[in-house]
Amino acid sequence: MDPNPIGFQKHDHSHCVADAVAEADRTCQKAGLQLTPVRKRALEILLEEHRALGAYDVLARLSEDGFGSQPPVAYRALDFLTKNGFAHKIERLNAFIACAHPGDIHTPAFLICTTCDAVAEAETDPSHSLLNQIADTTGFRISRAVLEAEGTCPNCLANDGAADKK
Amino acid sequence: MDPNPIGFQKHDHSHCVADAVAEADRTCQKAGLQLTPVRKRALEILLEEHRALGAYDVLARLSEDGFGSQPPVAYRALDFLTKNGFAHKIERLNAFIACAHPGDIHTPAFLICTTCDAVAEAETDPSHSLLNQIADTTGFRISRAVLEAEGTCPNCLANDGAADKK
DNA sequence: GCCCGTCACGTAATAACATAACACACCAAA
DNA sequence: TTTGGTGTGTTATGTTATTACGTGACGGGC
Ligand SMILES: [Zn+2]
Ligand SMILES: [Zn+2]
Ligand SMILES: [Zn+2]
Ligand SMILES: [Zn+2]
Repeated sequence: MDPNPIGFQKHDHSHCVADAVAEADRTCQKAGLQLTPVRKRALEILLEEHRALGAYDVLARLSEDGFGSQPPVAYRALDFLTKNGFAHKIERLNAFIACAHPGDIHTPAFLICTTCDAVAEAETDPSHSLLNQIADTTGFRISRAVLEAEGTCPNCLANDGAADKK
Repeated sequence: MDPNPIGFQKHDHSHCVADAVAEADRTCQKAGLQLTPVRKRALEILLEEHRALGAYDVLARLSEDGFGSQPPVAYRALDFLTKNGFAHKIERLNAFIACAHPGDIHTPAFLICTTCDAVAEAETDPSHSLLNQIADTTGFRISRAVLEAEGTCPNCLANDGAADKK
Protein backbone atom coordinates (compact mmCIF):
# COMPACT_ATOMS: atom_id res chain seq x y z
CA MET A 1 0.00 0.00 0.00
CA ASP A 2 1.39 3.33 -0.99
CA PRO A 3 -1.04 6.05 -0.05
CA ASN A 4 1.06 8.75 -1.57
CA PRO A 5 0.04 9.73 -5.09
CA ILE A 6 -1.53 12.81 -6.48
CA GLY A 7 -3.34 11.52 -9.43
CA PHE A 8 -1.53 8.27 -9.28
CA GLN A 9 1.95 9.54 -9.89
CA LYS A 10 4.71 9.90 -7.41
CA HIS A 11 5.55 13.48 -6.75
CA ASP A 12 7.82 15.71 -4.79
CA HIS A 13 5.77 16.19 -1.71
CA SER A 14 8.22 18.42 0.12
CA HIS A 15 6.74 21.75 -0.77
CA CYS A 16 3.26 21.09 -1.99
CA VAL A 17 1.64 21.32 1.45
CA ALA A 18 3.20 24.66 2.23
CA ASP A 19 2.48 25.96 -1.26
CA ALA A 20 -1.15 24.95 -1.12
CA VAL A 21 -1.62 26.50 2.30
CA ALA A 22 0.01 29.70 1.14
CA GLU A 23 -2.29 29.83 -1.83
CA ALA A 24 -5.28 29.21 0.36
CA ASP A 25 -4.10 32.05 2.57
CA ARG A 26 -3.96 34.42 -0.38
CA THR A 27 -7.34 33.30 -1.68
CA CYS A 28 -8.93 33.86 1.71
CA GLN A 29 -7.37 37.30 1.99
CA LYS A 30 -8.88 38.30 -1.32
CA ALA A 31 -12.26 36.81 -0.57
CA GLY A 32 -12.50 38.11 2.98
CA LEU A 33 -12.51 34.62 4.43
CA GLN A 34 -10.81 33.74 7.69
CA LEU A 35 -8.35 30.90 7.40
CA THR A 36 -8.13 30.48 11.14
CA PRO A 37 -5.65 28.16 12.89
CA VAL A 38 -8.00 25.17 13.11
CA ARG A 39 -9.05 25.57 9.52
CA LYS A 40 -5.50 25.96 8.30
CA ARG A 41 -4.35 22.97 10.28
CA ALA A 42 -7.22 20.87 8.96
CA LEU A 43 -6.21 21.79 5.43
CA GLU A 44 -2.61 20.87 6.15
CA ILE A 45 -3.70 17.53 7.55
CA LEU A 46 -5.60 16.74 4.37
CA LEU A 47 -2.74 17.91 2.22
CA GLU A 48 -0.24 15.81 4.13
CA GLU A 49 -2.12 12.71 3.08
CA HIS A 50 -3.30 12.99 -0.49
CA ARG A 51 -5.98 10.51 0.28
CA ALA A 52 -9.42 10.69 1.78
CA LEU A 53 -9.52 11.07 5.55
CA GLY A 54 -12.57 10.56 7.71
CA ALA A 55 -13.74 13.49 9.81
CA TYR A 56 -12.74 11.59 12.93
CA ASP A 57 -9.24 11.01 11.59
CA VAL A 58 -8.89 14.73 11.06
CA LEU A 59 -10.38 15.37 14.47
CA ALA A 60 -7.86 13.08 16.16
CA ARG A 61 -4.96 15.00 14.67
CA LEU A 62 -6.45 18.38 15.39
CA SER A 63 -6.95 17.31 18.95
CA GLU A 64 -3.32 16.12 19.18
CA ASP A 65 -2.32 19.60 18.11
CA GLY A 66 -4.21 21.18 20.97
CA PHE A 67 -7.48 21.99 19.25
CA GLY A 68 -10.83 20.78 20.46
CA SER A 69 -11.52 17.09 20.62
CA GLN A 70 -15.23 16.96 19.84
CA PRO A 71 -16.73 16.14 16.42
CA PRO A 72 -18.05 19.63 15.64
CA VAL A 73 -14.50 20.96 15.68
CA ALA A 74 -13.56 18.79 12.72
CA TYR A 75 -16.88 19.04 10.91
CA ARG A 76 -16.89 22.83 11.07
CA ALA A 77 -13.37 23.12 9.72
CA LEU A 78 -14.10 20.61 6.97
CA ASP A 79 -17.30 22.44 6.19
CA PHE A 80 -15.42 25.67 5.71
CA LEU A 81 -12.85 23.99 3.49
CA THR A 82 -15.39 22.24 1.30
CA LYS A 83 -17.73 25.22 1.01
CA ASN A 84 -14.86 27.38 -0.16
CA GLY A 85 -13.31 24.96 -2.57
CA PHE A 86 -10.22 23.93 -0.62
CA ALA A 87 -11.39 20.39 -0.05
CA HIS A 88 -14.01 17.94 -1.25
CA LYS A 89 -16.09 15.27 0.36
CA ILE A 90 -15.93 11.81 -1.19
CA GLU A 91 -19.48 10.58 -0.71
CA ARG A 92 -18.65 6.98 -1.38
CA LEU A 93 -16.18 6.98 1.51
CA ASN A 94 -17.73 9.51 3.86
CA ALA A 95 -14.34 11.11 3.84
CA PHE A 96 -12.59 14.31 2.84
CA ILE A 97 -9.66 15.17 0.61
CA ALA A 98 -7.79 18.35 -0.19
CA CYS A 99 -8.69 19.83 -3.53
CA ALA A 100 -6.09 19.20 -6.18
CA HIS A 101 -7.13 22.18 -8.28
CA PRO A 102 -8.13 24.89 -5.87
CA GLY A 103 -9.01 28.31 -7.11
CA ASP A 104 -11.02 27.23 -10.14
CA ILE A 105 -14.68 26.66 -9.81
CA HIS A 106 -14.96 23.08 -10.94
CA THR A 107 -16.92 19.88 -10.86
CA PRO A 108 -14.45 17.38 -9.57
CA ALA A 109 -14.38 13.72 -10.53
CA PHE A 110 -12.65 11.18 -8.34
CA LEU A 111 -10.96 7.89 -9.05
CA ILE A 112 -10.82 5.73 -5.95
CA CYS A 113 -8.44 2.77 -5.86
CA THR A 114 -9.98 0.01 -3.77
CA THR A 115 -6.62 -1.72 -3.47
CA CYS A 116 -4.37 1.03 -2.11
CA ASP A 117 -6.97 3.64 -1.08
CA ALA A 118 -5.41 6.32 -3.25
CA VAL A 119 -7.82 8.93 -4.55
CA ALA A 120 -7.16 11.03 -7.62
CA GLU A 121 -9.06 14.15 -8.47
CA ALA A 122 -9.57 14.63 -12.16
CA GLU A 123 -10.52 17.76 -13.98
CA THR A 124 -13.76 17.56 -15.87
CA ASP A 125 -15.25 19.53 -18.64
CA PRO A 126 -18.69 20.24 -17.24
CA SER A 127 -20.10 21.33 -20.57
CA HIS A 128 -20.14 17.92 -22.17
CA SER A 129 -20.59 15.91 -19.11
CA LEU A 130 -23.00 13.08 -19.22
CA LEU A 131 -25.03 14.51 -16.40
CA ASN A 132 -25.48 17.81 -18.13
CA GLN A 133 -26.80 16.05 -21.21
CA ILE A 134 -29.27 14.17 -19.09
CA ALA A 135 -30.24 17.35 -17.29
CA ASP A 136 -30.84 19.13 -20.58
CA THR A 137 -33.11 16.45 -21.95
CA THR A 138 -35.12 16.11 -18.75
CA GLY A 139 -35.28 19.77 -17.76
CA PHE A 140 -33.52 19.21 -14.46
CA ARG A 141 -31.31 22.01 -13.13
CA ILE A 142 -28.12 20.72 -11.57
CA SER A 143 -26.59 22.58 -8.67
CA ARG A 144 -23.98 20.05 -7.66
CA ALA A 145 -22.69 16.81 -9.14
CA VAL A 146 -21.02 13.81 -7.56
CA LEU A 147 -18.74 11.86 -9.89
CA GLU A 148 -16.85 9.05 -8.24
CA ALA A 149 -15.39 5.89 -9.72
CA GLU A 150 -14.11 2.92 -7.79
CA GLY A 151 -11.60 0.58 -9.28
CA THR A 152 -7.91 -0.16 -9.55
CA CYS A 153 -5.24 2.45 -10.09
CA PRO A 154 -2.43 2.08 -12.63
CA ASN A 155 0.10 1.30 -9.91
CA CYS A 156 -1.96 -1.48 -8.43
CA LEU A 157 -2.74 -2.87 -11.88
CA ALA A 158 1.01 -3.04 -12.53
CA ASN A 159 1.58 -4.79 -9.21
CA ASP A 160 -1.13 -7.30 -10.02
CA GLY A 161 0.58 -8.02 -13.29
CA ALA A 162 3.86 -8.53 -11.48
CA ALA A 163 2.16 -10.79 -8.96
CA ASP A 164 0.62 -12.85 -11.76
CA LYS A 165 3.98 -13.42 -13.40
CA LYS A 166 5.71 -15.03 -10.46
CA MET B 1 -44.03 18.03 -2.12
CA ASP B 2 -44.99 15.21 -4.40
CA PRO B 3 -42.80 12.25 -3.77
CA ASN B 4 -44.33 10.29 -6.59
CA PRO B 5 -42.45 10.51 -9.85
CA ILE B 6 -40.45 7.96 -11.74
CA GLY B 7 -38.13 10.09 -13.64
CA PHE B 8 -40.10 13.18 -12.82
CA GLN B 9 -43.32 12.26 -14.54
CA LYS B 10 -46.51 11.12 -13.00
CA HIS B 11 -47.30 7.54 -13.76
CA ASP B 12 -49.81 4.81 -13.23
CA HIS B 13 -48.50 3.24 -10.08
CA SER B 14 -51.15 0.57 -9.73
CA HIS B 15 -49.32 -2.34 -11.24
CA CYS B 16 -45.70 -1.36 -11.34
CA VAL B 17 -44.83 -2.77 -7.93
CA ALA B 18 -46.31 -6.15 -8.68
CA ASP B 19 -44.81 -6.18 -12.15
CA ALA B 20 -41.36 -5.33 -10.92
CA VAL B 21 -41.49 -7.96 -8.21
CA ALA B 22 -42.65 -10.55 -10.69
CA GLU B 23 -39.81 -9.70 -12.98
CA ALA B 24 -37.34 -9.89 -10.13
CA ASP B 25 -38.75 -13.31 -9.32
CA ARG B 26 -38.14 -14.50 -12.86
CA THR B 27 -34.66 -13.04 -12.95
CA CYS B 28 -33.73 -14.75 -9.70
CA GLN B 29 -35.10 -18.07 -10.94
CA LYS B 30 -32.92 -17.88 -14.00
CA ALA B 31 -29.84 -16.76 -12.11
CA GLY B 32 -30.20 -19.21 -9.25
CA LEU B 33 -30.72 -16.41 -6.73
CA GLN B 34 -33.06 -16.70 -3.79
CA LEU B 35 -35.59 -13.92 -3.62
CA THR B 36 -36.55 -14.81 -0.07
CA PRO B 37 -39.45 -13.22 1.82
CA VAL B 38 -37.39 -10.49 3.49
CA ARG B 39 -35.64 -9.63 0.28
CA LYS B 40 -38.86 -9.57 -1.67
CA ARG B 41 -40.56 -7.44 0.93
CA ALA B 42 -37.62 -5.03 0.99
CA LEU B 43 -37.87 -4.68 -2.77
CA GLU B 44 -41.60 -4.04 -2.51
CA ILE B 45 -41.01 -1.38 0.12
CA LEU B 46 -38.59 0.44 -2.15
CA LEU B 47 -40.91 0.09 -5.12
CA GLU B 48 -43.86 1.40 -3.17
CA GLU B 49 -42.02 4.68 -2.67
CA HIS B 50 -40.18 5.54 -5.86
CA ARG B 51 -37.84 7.61 -3.78
CA ALA B 52 -34.75 6.97 -1.72
CA LEU B 53 -35.35 5.33 1.65
CA GLY B 54 -32.83 5.03 4.44
CA ALA B 55 -31.90 1.56 5.62
CA TYR B 56 -33.59 2.27 8.93
CA ASP B 57 -36.81 3.29 7.19
CA VAL B 58 -36.79 -0.02 5.37
CA LEU B 59 -35.92 -1.79 8.59
CA ALA B 60 -38.86 -0.24 10.41
CA ARG B 61 -41.30 -1.48 7.80
CA LEU B 62 -39.76 -4.92 7.62
CA SER B 63 -40.01 -5.12 11.36
CA GLU B 64 -43.67 -4.08 11.25
CA ASP B 65 -44.22 -6.98 8.90
CA GLY B 66 -42.82 -9.46 11.35
CA PHE B 67 -39.26 -9.64 10.15
CA GLY B 68 -36.27 -8.96 12.36
CA SER B 69 -35.79 -5.56 13.90
CA GLN B 70 -32.02 -5.25 13.96
CA PRO B 71 -29.98 -3.28 11.40
CA PRO B 72 -28.33 -6.25 9.69
CA VAL B 73 -31.75 -7.50 8.62
CA ALA B 74 -32.25 -4.44 6.46
CA TYR B 75 -28.64 -4.07 5.39
CA ARG B 76 -28.43 -7.66 4.24
CA ALA B 77 -31.58 -7.46 2.21
CA LEU B 78 -30.52 -4.15 0.67
CA ASP B 79 -27.12 -5.62 -0.02
CA PHE B 80 -28.67 -8.48 -1.93
CA LEU B 81 -30.85 -6.13 -3.93
CA THR B 82 -28.04 -3.75 -4.81
CA LYS B 83 -25.52 -6.48 -5.61
CA ASN B 84 -27.96 -8.09 -8.00
CA GLY B 85 -29.17 -4.98 -9.72
CA PHE B 86 -32.64 -4.65 -8.22
CA ALA B 87 -31.83 -1.53 -6.28
CA HIS B 88 -29.17 1.15 -5.99
CA LYS B 89 -27.63 3.05 -3.16
CA ILE B 90 -27.66 6.82 -3.45
CA GLU B 91 -24.37 7.72 -1.82
CA ARG B 92 -25.22 11.37 -1.42
CA LEU B 93 -28.27 10.48 0.65
CA ASN B 94 -27.08 7.30 2.33
CA ALA B 95 -30.30 5.82 1.04
CA PHE B 96 -31.62 3.17 -1.29
CA ILE B 97 -33.96 3.14 -4.24
CA ALA B 98 -35.43 0.46 -6.46
CA CYS B 99 -33.80 0.21 -9.84
CA ALA B 100 -35.82 1.76 -12.62
CA HIS B 101 -34.21 -0.35 -15.32
CA PRO B 102 -33.60 -3.76 -13.82
CA GLY B 103 -32.29 -6.57 -15.95
CA ASP B 104 -29.77 -4.58 -17.93
CA ILE B 105 -26.27 -4.26 -16.61
CA HIS B 106 -25.96 -0.52 -16.41
CA THR B 107 -24.21 2.40 -14.82
CA PRO B 108 -27.02 4.41 -13.34
CA ALA B 109 -27.03 8.17 -13.00
CA PHE B 110 -29.30 9.87 -10.51
CA LEU B 111 -30.94 13.26 -10.47
CA ILE B 112 -31.86 14.26 -6.94
CA CYS B 113 -34.32 17.09 -6.41
CA THR B 114 -33.41 18.96 -3.24
CA THR B 115 -36.84 20.58 -3.15
CA CYS B 116 -39.19 17.60 -3.33
CA ASP B 117 -36.77 14.71 -2.63
CA ALA B 118 -37.70 12.98 -5.86
CA VAL B 119 -34.94 10.87 -7.35
CA ALA B 120 -34.82 9.95 -11.03
CA GLU B 121 -32.66 7.21 -12.42
CA ALA B 122 -31.32 8.01 -15.85
CA GLU B 123 -29.84 5.64 -18.38
CA THR B 124 -26.28 6.38 -19.33
CA ASP B 125 -24.13 5.43 -22.22
CA PRO B 126 -21.09 4.16 -20.37
CA SER B 127 -18.90 4.16 -23.46
CA HIS B 128 -18.60 7.88 -23.78
CA SER B 129 -18.97 8.75 -20.19
CA LEU B 130 -16.69 11.34 -18.78
CA LEU B 131 -15.34 8.95 -16.21
CA ASN B 132 -14.37 6.41 -18.82
CA GLN B 133 -12.48 9.01 -20.74
CA ILE B 134 -10.61 9.96 -17.61
CA ALA B 135 -9.97 6.32 -16.83
CA ASP B 136 -8.58 5.72 -20.31
CA THR B 137 -6.15 8.60 -20.12
CA THR B 138 -4.94 7.75 -16.62
CA GLY B 139 -4.86 3.96 -16.92
CA PHE B 140 -7.34 3.47 -14.11
CA ARG B 141 -9.69 0.50 -14.32
CA ILE B 142 -13.20 1.36 -13.19
CA SER B 143 -15.27 -1.30 -11.49
CA ARG B 144 -18.13 0.88 -10.31
CA ALA B 145 -19.15 4.46 -10.88
CA VAL B 146 -21.24 6.84 -8.82
CA LEU B 147 -23.01 9.54 -10.82
CA GLU B 148 -25.34 11.72 -8.82
CA ALA B 149 -26.56 15.23 -9.44
CA GLU B 150 -28.36 17.42 -6.95
CA GLY B 151 -30.60 20.20 -8.12
CA THR B 152 -34.15 21.09 -8.96
CA CYS B 153 -36.50 18.88 -10.91
CA PRO B 154 -38.70 20.16 -13.76
CA ASN B 155 -41.81 20.09 -11.58
CA CYS B 156 -40.26 22.16 -8.83
CA LEU B 157 -38.79 24.57 -11.37
CA ALA B 158 -42.29 25.07 -12.76
CA ASN B 159 -43.66 25.66 -9.28
CA ASP B 160 -40.94 28.18 -8.59
CA GLY B 161 -41.86 29.98 -11.78
CA ALA B 162 -45.51 30.03 -10.72
CA ALA B 163 -44.53 31.30 -7.29
CA ASP B 164 -42.45 34.07 -8.82
CA LYS B 165 -45.36 35.30 -10.95
CA LYS B 166 -47.81 35.94 -8.18
C1' DG C 1 -29.75 -42.58 8.49
C1' DC C 2 -25.84 -39.11 9.74
C1' DC C 3 -22.18 -35.64 9.10
C1' DC C 4 -20.98 -31.32 7.06
C1' DG C 5 -20.63 -27.36 4.47
C1' DT C 6 -23.19 -23.38 2.98
C1' DC C 7 -26.59 -20.02 3.21
C1' DA C 8 -30.14 -17.16 5.09
C1' DC C 9 -31.86 -15.10 9.15
C1' DG C 10 -31.98 -13.55 13.78
C1' DT C 11 -29.93 -11.19 17.91
C1' DA C 12 -26.92 -7.99 20.88
C1' DA C 13 -23.34 -4.87 20.94
C1' DT C 14 -20.58 -1.50 19.06
C1' DA C 15 -18.40 1.34 15.64
C1' DA C 16 -18.47 5.15 12.55
C1' DC C 17 -20.46 9.28 10.90
C1' DA C 18 -22.95 13.62 11.81
C1' DT C 19 -25.71 17.34 14.04
C1' DA C 20 -28.19 20.06 17.80
C1' DA C 21 -27.85 23.10 21.42
C1' DC C 22 -25.58 26.02 24.40
C1' DA C 23 -21.58 28.93 26.57
C1' DC C 24 -17.85 31.86 26.08
C1' DA C 25 -14.27 34.75 23.77
C1' DC C 26 -13.24 38.12 20.44
C1' DC C 27 -13.78 42.08 17.67
C1' DA C 28 -15.81 45.74 15.22
C1' DA C 29 -19.77 48.89 14.51
C1' DA C 30 -23.19 51.69 16.57
C1' DT D 1 -20.66 50.76 26.36
C1' DT D 2 -23.54 47.92 24.19
C1' DT D 3 -24.66 45.05 20.58
C1' DG D 4 -24.24 41.79 16.90
C1' DG D 5 -21.54 38.62 14.31
C1' DT D 6 -18.30 35.01 13.98
C1' DG D 7 -15.47 31.43 15.65
C1' DT D 8 -14.31 27.92 19.08
C1' DG D 9 -15.23 24.92 22.61
C1' DT D 10 -18.33 21.70 25.21
C1' DT D 11 -22.11 18.03 26.13
C1' DA D 12 -25.51 15.33 24.41
C1' DT D 13 -27.86 13.09 20.90
C1' DG D 14 -29.12 11.34 16.40
C1' DT D 15 -28.17 8.59 12.30
C1' DT D 16 -25.89 5.17 9.57
C1' DA D 17 -23.32 0.83 9.34
C1' DT D 18 -20.71 -3.23 10.92
C1' DT D 19 -18.95 -6.98 13.87
C1' DA D 20 -19.68 -11.03 16.30
C1' DC D 21 -22.19 -14.78 17.43
C1' DG D 22 -25.91 -18.35 17.36
C1' DT D 23 -29.81 -20.98 15.04
C1' DG D 24 -32.53 -23.28 11.59
C1' DA D 25 -33.02 -25.02 6.68
C1' DC D 26 -31.17 -27.33 2.81
C1' DG D 27 -28.23 -30.41 0.02
C1' DG D 28 -24.45 -33.58 -1.00
C1' DG D 29 -21.29 -37.35 0.54
C1' DC D 30 -20.87 -41.40 3.33
ZN1 LIG E 1 1.16 17.10 -2.35
ZN1 LIG F 1 -4.06 1.49 -6.11
ZN1 LIG G 1 -43.95 2.56 -9.93
ZN1 LIG H 1 -38.64 18.53 -7.22
